Amino acid sequence: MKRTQLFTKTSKTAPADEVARNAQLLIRAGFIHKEMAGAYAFLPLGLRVIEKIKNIVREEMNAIGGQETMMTALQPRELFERTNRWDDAVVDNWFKTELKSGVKLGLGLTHEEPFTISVGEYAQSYKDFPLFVYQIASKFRNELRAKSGILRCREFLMKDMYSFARSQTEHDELYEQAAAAYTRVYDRLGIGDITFRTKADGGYFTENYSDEYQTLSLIGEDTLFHVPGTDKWFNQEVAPSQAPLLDNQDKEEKPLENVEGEGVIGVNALAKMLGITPEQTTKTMLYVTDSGEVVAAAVRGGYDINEIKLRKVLNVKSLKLADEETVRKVTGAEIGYAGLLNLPKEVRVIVDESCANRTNFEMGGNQTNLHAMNVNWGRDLPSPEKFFDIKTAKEGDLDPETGQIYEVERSIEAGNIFPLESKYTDALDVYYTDEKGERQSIIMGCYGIGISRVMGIIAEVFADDRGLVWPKSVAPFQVYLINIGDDEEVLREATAIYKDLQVNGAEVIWDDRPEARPGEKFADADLMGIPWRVVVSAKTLNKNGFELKARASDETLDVGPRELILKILGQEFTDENVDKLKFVR
RNA sequence: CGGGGUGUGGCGCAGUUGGUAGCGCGCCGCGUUUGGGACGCGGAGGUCGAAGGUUCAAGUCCUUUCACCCCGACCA
Repeated sequence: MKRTQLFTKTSKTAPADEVARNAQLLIRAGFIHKEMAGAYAFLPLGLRVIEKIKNIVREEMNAIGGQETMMTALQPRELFERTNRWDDAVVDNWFKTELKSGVKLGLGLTHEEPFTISVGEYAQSYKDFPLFVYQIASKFRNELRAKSGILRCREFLMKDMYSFARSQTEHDELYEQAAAAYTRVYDRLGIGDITFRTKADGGYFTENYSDEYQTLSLIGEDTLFHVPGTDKWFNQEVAPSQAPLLDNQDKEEKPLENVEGEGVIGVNALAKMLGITPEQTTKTMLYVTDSGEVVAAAVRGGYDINEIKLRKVLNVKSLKLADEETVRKVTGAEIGYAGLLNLPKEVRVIVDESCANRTNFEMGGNQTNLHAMNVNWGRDLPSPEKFFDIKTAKEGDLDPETGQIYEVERSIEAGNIFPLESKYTDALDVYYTDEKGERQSIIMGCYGIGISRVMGIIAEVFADDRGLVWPKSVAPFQVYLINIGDDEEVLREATAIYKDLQVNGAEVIWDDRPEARPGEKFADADLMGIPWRVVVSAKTLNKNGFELKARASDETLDVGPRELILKILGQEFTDENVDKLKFVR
């Protein structure tokens, strides 16, 4: 493509309302256009990147047998009511619309239901399974807040694949095949060495864990806990944690005492008032489970209670903080003074392991404005039979399995895979018939990669102070060709190499603008992040013909056309390879 | 949804106690330039986010509203 045919231009300034580096650079370079918060258009250069990413993902999904489809964006209410995902109280980021007749519709935000229906319409025998189906299409999610440029949008491009298996064992195999395909995708996208498979919460999809693919980046929204020297990575919300032991514990037990602290709420304020460290305080929260059971959960000061972990310990599906009335009834105090002392018998007590191995600790007094000091297990209240891990891991914590201190990293989610069991297939009455003629549940998995988000991640993590830096596999063009000067010989050589590169399969954009000065062309080549830059000028024609420079390096090479093309194709400069080259000249 | 901030040519910004809307980049024309975002001369382009109000007079003051950004909460 010639630069003069490209309608977009570059800009020295980014719009003031964009803060994220990915969006600033992509807009300055003319790759995307912001239509509104969380919705970006892809312009010619940006679309080329999107297509490259899509093709890599498509190839890897096809390689494991994935069948590509395209579902509809418009989704019927009735379908999602069958899986209890229509109600805004359950799924709160629907975009909903309606037909002229008043019939309610949703814009697809995930496609378990339509895929399950489509598969179930045809695949009914055990002989039809297992299978993978997927699509690459726009998703619509009414996020409360779009942010970080194209990393969190309300309309975005996603590849979503779904697996359908005849058993949990078969599902597990498919799941690992898909996981391996994901690893290959990230490798090919050039972010393989900074992208890790992590354990994450299953969220709304499943009570189980899910796996995420997280790319390390300081601008990331997620926090990862990594066991050094291993491939064990956890998202913060599910990282098992062991609190570091406290080294300042009294040897002797002191007498229990009650201290008045009117209006003192919050661990730090409390510790300050009592003259103790925050680690000597205890945070007790009351929850009500889906079966109505009241649970008191306690962690040592400085930690937060992790509802995901607590839910798993209690083996319940949902959990909510007890309301004021329940708190008053159970503890006899206003919110903020709950403790474990003298609780009614029917309250189940779950204590985090961070509360063990302490002497003379503080705890809410279960009386408004009262705090109990110098509490000791065994003496003032029975020591729990078992301590659990119900806290959100924080920096400094240990991996309970290895005892190693976690490395903590910021990251961006680049993909997510979930085991779905038979939640959706059962709900939609989609089953298969086994060899014996009996009806069986179908085990599903789902596998997502945000195509447009991955583009943002790549833009974000590789960019330098001169602009974007695309890996070759996703760059909109491989070569940015620059002619300096427009005398006959320079133009003739530029035209020749432009065609020669193209016939040999290299994508090239030729900055043929007659009025642009050299500095402007260099700056654009850098800003656009094209992997190779080729210069033709009177100067280069006096040497070997062309100057070649990689975007990611400062070195330049003076090369002839054969060597130039081979370098760009990633081939050795051998007679055999030279013979295969085609030349238009 | 809570807190904070910003809306003025395509982009970045200035605009004083209310008194004829400006600058840089970009764009158009002519000329000189050509290895890291050139220079000169001449041009085009704005109902100042929107609506209402105060005033002889509003980009500026008041009210309402919309949009965007940041922090937090949320995030299938």
